[in-house]
Amino acid sequence: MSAKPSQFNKELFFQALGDTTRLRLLNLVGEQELCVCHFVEILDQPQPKISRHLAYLRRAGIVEARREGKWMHYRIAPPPDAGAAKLLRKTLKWLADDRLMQSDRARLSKAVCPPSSLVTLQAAPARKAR
Amino acid sequence: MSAKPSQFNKELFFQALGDTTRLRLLNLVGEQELCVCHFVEILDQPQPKISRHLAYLRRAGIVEARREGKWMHYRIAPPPDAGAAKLLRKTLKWLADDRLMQSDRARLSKAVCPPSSLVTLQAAPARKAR
DNA sequence: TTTATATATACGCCTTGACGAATGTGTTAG
DNA sequence: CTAACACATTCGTCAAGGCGTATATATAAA
Repeated sequence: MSAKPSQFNKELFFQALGDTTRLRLLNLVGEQELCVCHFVEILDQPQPKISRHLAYLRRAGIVEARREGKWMHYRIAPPPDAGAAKLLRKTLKWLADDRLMQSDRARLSKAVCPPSSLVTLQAAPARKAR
Repeated sequence: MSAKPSQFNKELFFQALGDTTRLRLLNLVGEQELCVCHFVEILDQPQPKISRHLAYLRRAGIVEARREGKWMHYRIAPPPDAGAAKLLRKTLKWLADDRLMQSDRARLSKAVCPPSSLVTLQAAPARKAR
């Protein structure tokens, strides 16, 4: 009734997945909301590069962002198209096979970054409400 | 034991899917082996363009080709990586939602092209054996 | 061997996008 | 207000890739 199947831009969707840096970002953000400083720390790459790729994913409608004070929190944006949503989930699972993605995740669990600690974030939705 | 999960190039895989023309080609070839003349007729686009995109898919390991006389037959090449294979199948199913892909398929069923008739191809594996 | 057919590749042009470096913007602290 | 911090954007450069056009290659037919 309301799936809007046809007008979803598949080309853009796959292009967004066609870059290793972006796949690494998605692998990390697949589990929880994260802020840019985490990506920078874990991928160990320059902040402008990270921000640019996050912006790309955002334009493609794959992630969305939320500001909290000085920090930008990114999370997966479930695509409006059911097939795309399914494929994205499958892709995230697929990434788990990859060594690089595994080590990124491992480093995420040990990450220490300014804002709310990840442990807290996982326990509660981090309702700081400014 | 023998899955070789990690060294599959996911970047290249998704890049290959990140183009509408290539998605249309995959949509058509997803069901049966087809020769270039079919793609040209159904997509109604210049032959060099079709050949270039088929070459791209070939380099990416997503299709493979077989020569039969003057004609080149293309078919899906099941990726060695299990996750990729699964994702490719899901993608092909996803394409079925799309209006354009549906009309391409419809035209395929009526296609008339020099080599073995499609009806024959669908009924039997087309064992012409040169 | 010549000719026609089916397909592939090369060329030049243009757009997209990836990168590092520098700079801009928004927010909080002092 | 000013400074510091977190992040976004811009700029110049470069490579990848898409396109149409022209041409090369392979096979079959004459």
